[in-house]
Amino acid sequence: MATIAQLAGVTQPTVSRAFNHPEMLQPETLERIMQAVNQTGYVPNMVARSLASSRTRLLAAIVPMLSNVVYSSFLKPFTARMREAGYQTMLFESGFSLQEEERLVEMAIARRPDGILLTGATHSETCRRHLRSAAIPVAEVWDLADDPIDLCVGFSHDESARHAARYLIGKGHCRFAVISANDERAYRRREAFSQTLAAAGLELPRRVDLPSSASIGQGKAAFGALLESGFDQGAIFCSSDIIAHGVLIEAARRAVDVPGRIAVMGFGDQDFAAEIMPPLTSVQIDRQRLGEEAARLLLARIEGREATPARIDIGFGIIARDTA
Amino acid sequence: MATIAQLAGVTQPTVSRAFNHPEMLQPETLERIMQAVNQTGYVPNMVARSLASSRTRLLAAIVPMLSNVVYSSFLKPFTARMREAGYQTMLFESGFSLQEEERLVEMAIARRPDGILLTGATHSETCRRHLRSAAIPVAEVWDLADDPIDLCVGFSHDESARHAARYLIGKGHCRFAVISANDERAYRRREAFSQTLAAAGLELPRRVDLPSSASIGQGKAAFGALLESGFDQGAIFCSSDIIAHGVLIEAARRAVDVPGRIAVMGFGDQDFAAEIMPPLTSVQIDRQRLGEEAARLLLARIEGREATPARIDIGFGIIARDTA
DNA sequence: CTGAAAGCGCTTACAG
DNA sequence: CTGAAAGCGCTTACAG
Repeated sequence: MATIAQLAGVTQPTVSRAFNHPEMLQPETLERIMQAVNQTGYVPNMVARSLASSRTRLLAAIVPMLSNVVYSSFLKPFTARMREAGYQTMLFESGFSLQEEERLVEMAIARRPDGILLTGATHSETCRRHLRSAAIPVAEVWDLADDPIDLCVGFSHDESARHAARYLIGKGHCRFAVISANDERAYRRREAFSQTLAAAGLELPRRVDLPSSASIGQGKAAFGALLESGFDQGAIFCSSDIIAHGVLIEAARRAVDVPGRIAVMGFGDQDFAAEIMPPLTSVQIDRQRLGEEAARLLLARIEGREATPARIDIGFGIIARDTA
Repeated sequence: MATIAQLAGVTQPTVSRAFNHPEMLQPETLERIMQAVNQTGYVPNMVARSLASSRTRLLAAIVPMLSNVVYSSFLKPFTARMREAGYQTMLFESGFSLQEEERLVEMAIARRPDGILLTGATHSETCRRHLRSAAIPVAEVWDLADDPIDLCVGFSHDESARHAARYLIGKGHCRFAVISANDERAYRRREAFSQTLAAAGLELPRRVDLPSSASIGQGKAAFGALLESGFDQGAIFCSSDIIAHGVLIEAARRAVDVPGRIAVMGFGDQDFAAEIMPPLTSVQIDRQRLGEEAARLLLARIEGREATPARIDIGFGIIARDTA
């Protein structure tokens, strides 16, 4: 910036103004400065700018898994909105671990982001404390916190599972199974699903817990295990579309009639759910809207405007297709 | 840091040393400082640290699409390695646009990352100029640059397509089609594929160009269009496994025998390729290794060690399964 | 409209 | 082993 100043025959603060408050400068001064900038290919140093202004125009977003479309699809509209507003988003992956999340939050805070997006409403106590003492705007998404740290945009996992249970009961099923990936929210859905069955006087569902995050292979294996344990008729509620996809592939291989003998329901309504054969019935979340609302609220908070409502329930839907 | 210094009864530079060179301090001084840090929950300011040391411990990685597993799966080992070494990676998505990449590189440079990872070997002239004048270590991955900016870890797209063509010719096919997503590297593979057919005295392949990035729906539609245009027998080389998956679903729906009448080959060998029915034959790239090598080279360059070889060909393999 | 001055929160030689 | 001083590259009141 000092070099540019010399080239343009002004002082360094004037160059700074050319970038941040061009309207303050005389047109010809601005012109000379811009010429020097183009000539040298100078790019302002955001590190220095951040330190001086105590605004980094940086955001941190932490999701369980970057490669899972369920998360990346709300991140996409979120980062897009934020970028339009001049903010860059740092992406982090917690691998469904609260401990890892805690470490990432600490690393993120060290960079002094202007805002933080967190997936889920469950965080370690240390994490919450760090966040509070850093006094950075926070948006929790993909769940509905009872006691939000700050902003919150999500849906009720319990409620979605209850709806799924009622939907499947309504289809006349009386035997059920739940296949869950290793994810706290999936477990909560399983519990709510079970309670709804119990309330209807039905048998509790068979449970298959997957050791890690979901894959087609795990879905196949889980379905195989269910069949072999005698579950040869009923409805299976899967904690993700990927798992459901595996179930469907294995069912086809074993010539099990879907939905005649076995009904299958996914979760997330990913793109492929509508495309595979048979098309998968699934719980749909408006991830686009989730990302947009989170961006809107966080931006309002960051820029000192009113962020209302501070807690948004975006709901869910059950997309009935051929498998249940 | 000044607060911590007061609490511990030392000067601020001593607190700085406690973080960066603890071995320089007297154990009891260190102890007092650490107590103050824990008491207050103080997290050092990386912005100030970066400015003062002119090292940000920040990396920028630009990929075409974050939600595409093909890219996120080399990003994962890359970011993991880098994190172990104390570097955080900022992730950006260029949407297969060189213009967008150019803008992202400029934004990235403003943050003064210690290194940059770029997907592909094709970049705008402005982008290359920016990178050169910023003098930041750069790793280009997922392709083999003839004229690398700096470091390079990838494979030959041309060579992979030639192998695919020879493989399919070897299976006795004499009619071919290529379905390509809107991606420069996919087009290059298509050209190399065509040339190999021509060299073997075979008819050029039918071409189906998809308007955007790949989806199952697009694969289905492309296969429908091929059939209707009279392509009812032969081998189809798809530019991604996703597209191939769509082709397989549509083929099953139309009761087209695979691989008897139509052989299908994917690209990328994603997880689901082995799991779907029939299992998909595909071109496999060792993305894990790609990410690791990129991290290794970039780290060496950043830390002033020798980064050799500066250009690594990780090759590819053809995974023969049931569809071709 | 532009300049001179102070300051953002650290690191890093340089003394002692 | 620790302190005093300068500096990293900007922004932002404050003057003029």
